Amino acid sequence: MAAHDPTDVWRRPERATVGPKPEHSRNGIATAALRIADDEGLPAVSIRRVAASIGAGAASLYRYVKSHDELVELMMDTVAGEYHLEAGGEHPREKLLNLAHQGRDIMHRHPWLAPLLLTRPSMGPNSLRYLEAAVSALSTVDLPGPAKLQTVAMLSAITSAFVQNELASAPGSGAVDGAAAGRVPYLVEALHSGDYPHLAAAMAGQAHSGHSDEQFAGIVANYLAGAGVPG
Amino acid sequence: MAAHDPTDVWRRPERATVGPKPEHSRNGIATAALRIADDEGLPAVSIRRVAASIGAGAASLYRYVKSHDELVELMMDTVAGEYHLEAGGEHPREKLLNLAHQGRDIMHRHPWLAPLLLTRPSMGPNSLRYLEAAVSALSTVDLPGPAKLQTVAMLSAITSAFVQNELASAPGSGAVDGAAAGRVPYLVEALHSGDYPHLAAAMAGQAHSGHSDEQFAGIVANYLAGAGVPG
DNA sequence: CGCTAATTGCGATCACCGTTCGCAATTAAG
DNA sequence: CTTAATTGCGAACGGTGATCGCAATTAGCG
Repeated sequence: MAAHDPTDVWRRPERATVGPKPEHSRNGIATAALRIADDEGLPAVSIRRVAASIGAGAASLYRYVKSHDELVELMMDTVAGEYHLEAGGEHPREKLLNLAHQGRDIMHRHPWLAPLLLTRPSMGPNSLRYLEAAVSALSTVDLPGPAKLQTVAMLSAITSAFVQNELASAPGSGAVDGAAAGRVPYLVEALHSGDYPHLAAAMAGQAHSGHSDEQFAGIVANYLAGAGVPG
Repeated sequence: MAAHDPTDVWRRPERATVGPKPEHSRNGIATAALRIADDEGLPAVSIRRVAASIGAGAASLYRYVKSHDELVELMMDTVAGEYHLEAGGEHPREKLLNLAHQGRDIMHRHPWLAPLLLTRPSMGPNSLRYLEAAVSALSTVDLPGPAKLQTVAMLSAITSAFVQNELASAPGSGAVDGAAAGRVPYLVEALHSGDYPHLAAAMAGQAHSGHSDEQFAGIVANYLAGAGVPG
């Protein structure tokens, strides 16, 4: 197991110097897994499923990826490459807001992403590039280093959480929504019971009128302002 | 399948009117599952494991719970019962801040909770009671109903995300930390590569000096203020 | 009292999962 | 041309959620 020594995906060379040419690539596998996740949800991304989708045996995938978790890590970093990091505004707050909007778009394109981002931070090169850009946007701000990191982390967290809320109340393509789908009948019964008057009243107002763009911008801007990021 | 008709856990009567007395209870099962999750992490909470821990056969659990997801739902609502909803301050912001602090404590007691809260909202009676209390804290605030709900949702989301960050950088009892454990070597190498100067600089500052209590209070208070909650 | 009908506990089983092992086939280097 | 490393992968292992069918138990009713 010579070339596979590093426990780290990103330190491991993709191609060995000896032996037959690999018939697949890390990138191809990640792309295939990504398509499956986008179409059928993250649970559908099993080793066997991905392997079959690229015409490989199940065990063969382990030549490219050490574990299923590593596959997910690859997927996350691949998607992190969708950021356009050069773009941005003048003031720090504008730049971060821009990044947040991009993040929101990415999470909408890949509905499986938001939960993962909150659970396990990605550490691949693309993710690091994003992090660098975000921290770099704070270079003119007088804040201790760790505070900057915390700010960026909370920014991502807020974005993920907001998108999660959006996806939960969205019609959903039938793949990801299922969570609280069947529990609705109990909800209406509970609300009619009179035990939760304020809740019922709050829900009486019609569903949010679709201007969630401004809501998002407002929340993020507000957080950044409070965190001491000028804009 | 007469009494099991309702697809909803909370609408289903626990005890049937006919037949032998159940040897266990929904509550007992939830408690057992809870202990396992607290001790060994959520992945250890399998149907068989929980069944064995209460001296029951695996298939027997399905007499009390329709699926594994439902078990988790039970766990979440059980833990939601740990809130002290009567306590609270004068102003709306104080009340919500109080709830947020309680939520943070609960998530620290049950490290598996934070990720779940962000992924799937709980809908059990205890969770609804919490929601009612939170929305009720906003009764004097002039805000449309949906906006109040959104505020409360974001409050929970921010709390979960913050706790998640805390737990990630905590020593961890060995059960939940493992996420980005082995990926550290690549991180240091990447930082030394010079490709991420701002990131490296930001990480040079010593780790956050433990005053995360004020950090949390500050972030939440700031968000609430921005959301239009007087305090 | 005894019968009926519903419900419980659960062993066996299915399909699927991540992962490991061993081996034939392939290839670059010496 | 030999050698050593690497690839692809069928088969298997242990564990998962879930279903089925059956014996045992029990409340209500005639």
